[in-house]
Amino acid sequence: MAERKRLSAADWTGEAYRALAAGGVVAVAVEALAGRLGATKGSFYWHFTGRDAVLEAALQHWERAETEDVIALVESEPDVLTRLRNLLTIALGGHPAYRAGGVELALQATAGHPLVAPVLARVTHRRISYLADQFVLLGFDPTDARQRGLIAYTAYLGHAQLVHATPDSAPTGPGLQAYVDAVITTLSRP
Amino acid sequence: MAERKRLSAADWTGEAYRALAAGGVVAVAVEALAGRLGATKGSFYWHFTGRDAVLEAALQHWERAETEDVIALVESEPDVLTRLRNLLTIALGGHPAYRAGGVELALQATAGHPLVAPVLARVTHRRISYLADQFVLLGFDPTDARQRGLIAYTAYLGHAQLVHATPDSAPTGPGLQAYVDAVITTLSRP
DNA sequence: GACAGTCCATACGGTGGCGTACGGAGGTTC
DNA sequence: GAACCTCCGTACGCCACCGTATGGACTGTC
Repeated sequence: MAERKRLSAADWTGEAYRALAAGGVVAVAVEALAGRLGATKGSFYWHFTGRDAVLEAALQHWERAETEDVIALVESEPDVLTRLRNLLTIALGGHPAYRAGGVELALQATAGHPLVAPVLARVTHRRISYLADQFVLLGFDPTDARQRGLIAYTAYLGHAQLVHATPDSAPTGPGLQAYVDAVITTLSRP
Repeated sequence: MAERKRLSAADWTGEAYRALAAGGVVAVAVEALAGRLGATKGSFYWHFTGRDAVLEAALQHWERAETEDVIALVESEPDVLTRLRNLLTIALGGHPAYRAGGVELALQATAGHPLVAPVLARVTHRRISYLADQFVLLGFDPTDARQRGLIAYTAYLGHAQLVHATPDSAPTGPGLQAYVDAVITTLSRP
């Protein structure tokens, strides 16, 4: 962390991404990032034009890593129901790759920010659409499928919020799996 | 708003509360509040010892107004199922008194803040406990009741987040009532 | 080993928010 | 109406953060 090595733009973006998840937009501060990376602003302003640039890069990284990459990951599973179960299990924290929904929660306080709003809107629409597609594949008509996709997504958002704000209130381990099962069986029932 | 009248501590607390819901903890800035109230910092520092004081007051106001007051409101309804329906309808935005969950969402980015964390924990535990109590009254055993209370609460949180971040994605009007019905009938079914 | 290009530290000016000091306006009491 | 208390505006110092300017260290090339 304080290796005194040369830094790349990706290093700064990665640190900004962590700051974004931890403290939201306001935590993406140039000098704070420099301190964590063991560097100074001189390095930062060589790689980026300004604070907004690294903020935008971090937001784009989030959009790709926690939406498209996850969808691509679960798409390898052919069975729709199993795919949904895998998706929810990953999203709700079963996969230790990254904390469930840390970024979108940190973004809530600044949802109207000119750089945040469009990304948030794209991510939300994409996720709900993908969920609705799965329910269409399960045989529900488009309107019903969208309604069920919506409920599934709010269940994800709510659980993520609970985990983030008060971890001791949220179900873990077997309780979490039961939660996932309850959501899936409920939503796949006609 | 620019009436040039004398201000009370409650005026500052109310403005801080609105700022809290709109932009989170960072939005509770003394000079910003003063600007909205048509006053200056000189007034503020007569009523409060500092920024933390008004922030704490706003958090306490939220804790009371959006938890205990709402519980007291729905407690007048004797039938448990109707009471749950009323509660969810109010909580999900049917009641125009205040935006659904605006504050807790704005608090997410600073959930670890020393003044925020304890309030957030108390509110979460109180709400989940109350929901679980209702399911106990419906005849479920305590463990099952808590699980259902948890799901109901995550549905609330998720919906609130959706409304706040991307309003065009969330159900409104009849779609909202259908959403409430779906959640309640699902959770009250053995 | 000189040279050019890449990357970064230091130093500085500008801005915005916090908190304090102090004086004055407006109402109250006798 | 004079003293007094309540409330608030103005002015100031302080700190955190942004962005710029500039010189230098490091690396590869011939």
